[in-house]
Amino acid sequence: MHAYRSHTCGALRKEDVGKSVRLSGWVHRVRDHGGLLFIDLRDHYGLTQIVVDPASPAFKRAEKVKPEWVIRVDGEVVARSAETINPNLPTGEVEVRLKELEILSEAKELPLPVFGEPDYPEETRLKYRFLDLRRDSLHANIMKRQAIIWSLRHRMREDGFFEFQTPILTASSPEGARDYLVPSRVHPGKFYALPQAPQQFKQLIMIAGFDRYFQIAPCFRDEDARADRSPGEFYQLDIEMSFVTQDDVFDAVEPILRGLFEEFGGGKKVTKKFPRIPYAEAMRKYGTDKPDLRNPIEMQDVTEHFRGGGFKVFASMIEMDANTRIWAIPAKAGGNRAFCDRMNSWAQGEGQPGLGYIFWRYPAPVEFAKEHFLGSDDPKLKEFLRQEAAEQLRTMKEIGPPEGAGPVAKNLGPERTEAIRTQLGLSEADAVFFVAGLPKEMAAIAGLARTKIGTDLGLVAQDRFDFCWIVDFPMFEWNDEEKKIDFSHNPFSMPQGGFEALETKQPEDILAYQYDIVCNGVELSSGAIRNHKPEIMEKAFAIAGYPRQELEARFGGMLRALQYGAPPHGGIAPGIDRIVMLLCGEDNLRQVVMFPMNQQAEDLLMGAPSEVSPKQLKELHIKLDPPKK
RNA sequence: GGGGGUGUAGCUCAGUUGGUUAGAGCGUCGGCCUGUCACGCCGAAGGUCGCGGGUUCGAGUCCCGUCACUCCCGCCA
Repeated sequence: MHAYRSHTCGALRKEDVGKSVRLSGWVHRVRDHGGLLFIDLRDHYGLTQIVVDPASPAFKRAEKVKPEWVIRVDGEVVARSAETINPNLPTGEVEVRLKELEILSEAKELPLPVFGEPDYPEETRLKYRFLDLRRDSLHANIMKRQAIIWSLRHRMREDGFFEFQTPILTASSPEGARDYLVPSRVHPGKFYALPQAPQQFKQLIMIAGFDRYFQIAPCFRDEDARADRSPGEFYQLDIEMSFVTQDDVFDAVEPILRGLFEEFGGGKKVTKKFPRIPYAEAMRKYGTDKPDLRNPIEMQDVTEHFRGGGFKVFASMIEMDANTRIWAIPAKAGGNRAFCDRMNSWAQGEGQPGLGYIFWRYPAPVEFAKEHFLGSDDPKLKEFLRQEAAEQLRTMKEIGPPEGAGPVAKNLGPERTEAIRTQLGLSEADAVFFVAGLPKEMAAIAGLARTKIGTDLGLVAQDRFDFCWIVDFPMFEWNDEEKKIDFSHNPFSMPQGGFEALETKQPEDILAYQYDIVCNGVELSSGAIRNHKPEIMEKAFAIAGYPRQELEARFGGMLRALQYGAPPHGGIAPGIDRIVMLLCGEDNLRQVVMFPMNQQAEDLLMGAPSEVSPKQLKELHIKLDPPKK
């Protein structure tokens, strides 16, 4: 017999009854009945119940074992009696009657339990990550992660992509994040940078003629963390293709992501054909360039209804600046004062003066009946009032539309209020909220309000993965801090209209073949058709205020490559960690990364970052000058 | 770099208006228990109330500072 096991802890079934088996694993849980002892033995594959009879020669040793000790057991597989079968375990129809037990490894008292899913402090969990990873949920997440990555590799290969490795020690790339630097021993005073993404390398791979590339690529950025953004390092499914248009990239990526989400999404519906939403439209309708399309709310422009109207705050804003817009956020079933007031104070908490609203209801008698119907405990009275309310409701519907209520409606007057209601298609018990100002400045709060309204009213569907492409990002934007035109995204993107557009259009009107893919409000990825013509690139950089010398200095290698026959090419790079997070239903990256760092970019298990020896520093020609505390 | 929240037993948390010896559940340890699978019952140990200072006859509680964790903004595809 094998030294440690004949079966795994997840293997035994009714068919194995009568076999002599050997299992090894961790003591998951012990239930000591004095005269009878149960040990749940766990390994990667599952859980098997070991029963120990006092008659067993190993009983004395079995009594000593504690959670997370590693043991080897020999015993006989026996069927459980009908009333002791555990239907929650795949091995629940059998158990192993202990004959011999060897303690392979003892465990100290645990700093956090492996059994169950208790709420433990992040710091403890990270310091003892190896214990945390034994826990069911985390173990399952990590296994799902590897299955997802395996599936992605398989799908990419099937679709004719080749996986190539790109350097980790390289030069700074133009993504715009802070670089992680690695000092060079051989070149005193010089540094490598860890890649923020293999952006230039994958373009060079295309120029080198390899046609279709992918890589599960590590990316390094020295920026502060968020719940959905690891500090330091993360992985992308990096993709690049030659001789393609934007549509070709979409056609290649869409089925891969759709298939992946169908495979791992637990039966949730996945968008069949990803809609393409221009950036400007997304901002207008959703107030963000990463809209959660599970939320059905779409904003509308209602500026005209307020122009010269009785609601003076908005009317004068429109008069003072022609670019002012009033956006309406319809809220189905949000038509009561309590909800509207809550939204208003929420907005104030977000630093807004408030959130204007109108809600619609039928006149007083119906409201009176409804309130009492809802509040009454007496079933007879309830029934009477229900009928009464229904009757009045019928009458009112014949009489006309519901009345708008709230301060905005009062000042705006019934006609304009009704026009807004009609435009938005709202009815009794609905509400609308207003955000006013310059689109650029108000988009953020409008987007937040849309999300909050959708969530609070339970309008956001939970059983779907809703994908979309956001397309037509602007090539340039006004950088207010530096008072200059700057690239709004990747400077290597191809401007729509090419060289001619750069010459003739206002920089802020130029769009790029630059796109994002968004799922359930999570930005999974950006991509672009690249600028493969040096003269267009030079022109684009000139517009952003970078002279030729600087372009030469920063991206010389890239520029040189473009001058020797570069194919039109483009690609995308979906974030692996975020994909896994969505598919695991987690809202924190630490639940889907094997060994994550904490928010301060520290690895509490390995103790990174750490000080280094004077010898190491000397070799690297580095003198430290840390800030005084 | 900035803002919010949290900090009491190993863990989750309670702790009244500032007032006697700071509590509960889980976990740990000991005892009892032959069908449990979140076993049950009895008992015990376990506390610098994050840290420092202040107000007060008296501070877990009030004030100031500081640190840690966490979420967010800046930043970052």
